[in-house]
Amino acid sequence: MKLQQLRYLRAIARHQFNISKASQSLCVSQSAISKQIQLFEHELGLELFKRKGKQIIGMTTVGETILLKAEQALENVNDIQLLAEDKTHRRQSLSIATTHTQARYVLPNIVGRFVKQFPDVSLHIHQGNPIQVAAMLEHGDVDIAIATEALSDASAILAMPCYQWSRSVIVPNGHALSQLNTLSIAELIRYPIITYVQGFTGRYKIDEAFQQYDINPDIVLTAVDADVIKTYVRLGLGVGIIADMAVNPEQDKDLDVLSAKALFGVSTSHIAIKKDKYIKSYVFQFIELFAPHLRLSVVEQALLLSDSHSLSKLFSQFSIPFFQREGGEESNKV
Amino acid sequence: MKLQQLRYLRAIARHQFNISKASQSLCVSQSAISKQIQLFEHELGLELFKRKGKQIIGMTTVGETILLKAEQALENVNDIQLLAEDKTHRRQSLSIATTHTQARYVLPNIVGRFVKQFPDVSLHIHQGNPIQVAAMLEHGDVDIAIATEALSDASAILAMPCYQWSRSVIVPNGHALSQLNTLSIAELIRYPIITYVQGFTGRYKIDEAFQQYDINPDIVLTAVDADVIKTYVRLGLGVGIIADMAVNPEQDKDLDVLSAKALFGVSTSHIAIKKDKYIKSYVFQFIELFAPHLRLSVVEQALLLSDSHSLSKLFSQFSIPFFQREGGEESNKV
DNA sequence: CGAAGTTACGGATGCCGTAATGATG
DNA sequence: CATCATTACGGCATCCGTAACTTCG
Repeated sequence: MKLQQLRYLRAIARHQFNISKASQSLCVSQSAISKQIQLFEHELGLELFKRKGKQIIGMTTVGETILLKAEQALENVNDIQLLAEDKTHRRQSLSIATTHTQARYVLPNIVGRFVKQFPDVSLHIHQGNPIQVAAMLEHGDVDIAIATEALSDASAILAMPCYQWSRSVIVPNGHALSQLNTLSIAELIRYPIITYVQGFTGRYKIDEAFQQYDINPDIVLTAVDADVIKTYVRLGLGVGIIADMAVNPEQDKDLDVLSAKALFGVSTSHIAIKKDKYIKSYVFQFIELFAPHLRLSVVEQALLLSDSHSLSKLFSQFSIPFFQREGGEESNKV
Repeated sequence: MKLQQLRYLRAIARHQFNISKASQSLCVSQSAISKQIQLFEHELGLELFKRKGKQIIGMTTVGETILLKAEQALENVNDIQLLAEDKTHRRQSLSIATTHTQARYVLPNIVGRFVKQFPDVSLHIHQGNPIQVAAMLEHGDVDIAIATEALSDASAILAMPCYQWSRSVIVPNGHALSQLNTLSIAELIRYPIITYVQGFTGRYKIDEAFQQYDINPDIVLTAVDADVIKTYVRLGLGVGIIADMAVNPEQDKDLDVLSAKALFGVSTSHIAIKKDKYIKSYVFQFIELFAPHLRLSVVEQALLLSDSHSLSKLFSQFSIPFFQREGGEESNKV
């Protein structure tokens, strides 16, 4: 049995049982994988894959079990490499999986400070929807995941609250809504609404608020991207509901910004790591930079706790800070 | 990185950092190991072993961490092989680590029934002192460990109670002690005592009983082996205290056997498996054969529990049976 | 000087890639 | 006929063993 064979097995499973795709992802020929899998199956004396002629259509039950063990073994092996790279300071890299909102409005400031502090660490930001972000973390493809939506209920993932935020309603300057003393749901729904796509940036909180009053708002347009929302608000297509973080006082002078905290409540964004993966030293540094209350000692404590109950107890000791923009110029750098 | 390199690393650590010993245990040349370790260290870019000139005298701290990960990886790999062998019914083997008392007096009957039921499974009984038995199980060298003493407090080990037993005092026929109505500690210590070596076969229970009365018995001889004890009792050197299981009514007709249950209480023997190791199907069968109350479903339940509290709660549902000899002829077969 | 580890070299094995061949829809 | 898996073959890397060398107690 070779580690390569385990890697090939995993790659095939991760590419819809398509050897060609798997071979491309590993930069080897199809034949190499095909042959090694055959050798592996022969050595074990059993079939790992269900075949229909020459086509692979799935895994056998033993195959599934063996895949699980193989993934664990590869994870341990990967940990050894990460550990060595961390200790020797070679090939230092930090991979972050996150959603658009974080990448565009929250991370720039943090990332700017991080690269100044760790100039030798190469940074990789993988953007995706919340489900993809969670998957990237679970697969061990990234060191850190940052998102507002549930990152994962898997016990192998540790998600920690890093900041709270609320929403703002944005309208063109001088819009009727700007004249009101207090914004209400009743007033809001008199206009077409532009906001996030479902599943993104706490959209469900907005839906909940409307449902509570049994109101069916006229949502004319949705986007994953606050910039897109702003653009259509500027065109007068409707009023926008976006996350606080996405409001840029300097660039958005042509828009009136009304806090909608009272209407939609607050959301909490989380930063998550994979518990059983080796955690590089500067991952802890990044976390502390991002959320100062998540000091090394706190994260280490959290890593030892397994049940969600004692975890939330741990974090309830801290007041999770609200998001706040730090210096307009800084935030657009990098 | 190669699996071999991890195996070599582990072997060196398990042989007091002696490459020559490690190479012998793996049936390869010293140079093979020496070179692979060097290549591995070079690939990682750090030293795994502390050296003094050419002598290896220990591991570095990173080395320790990497060894841990390597052992986990190898365990997963080993599981894959075990699983395949189990499913394909090739190279079926069951390794049991146990102490002398179990191997000599308890196991023969069980083993006899097991080999009848699984004629294709080759059986290996590794005998050792309780500490060695626990180590063999923790290293994954054996599938099952059976002993009375604490097998391990490690959470990776699941120890289950299988039967209870008490002690008997043995004396030559017609000895003064046989004439008594009830045996007491006070009567007992009037004679020299022959019993087990410390750390074996519940010896500590005997010591406890004497200490309770603040008595210093005259223990003239200790052995790991009840047969040895019997021999010296026959020679008239003293009275013997041995485990119930070791009494053979047929062969021991020249000895009078007096129950000492009231004096020394009862002990419970345990059967243990390594939780995260792959458990072959016939391991479950063996366990049930050995302790009928430990049915497959019970063991599976126990495997899911992590804390000792809920475990003891689970087992408190069953009345752990007392040991009883089953057919004198049977027990000496095999 | 003996025990233990490292270095040197030759042989065998094994892994991969290219290219041809065989299935499948 | 296009896609995908398997088979065939040659080149290159690598892993091992024997044996000589080095270092420490």
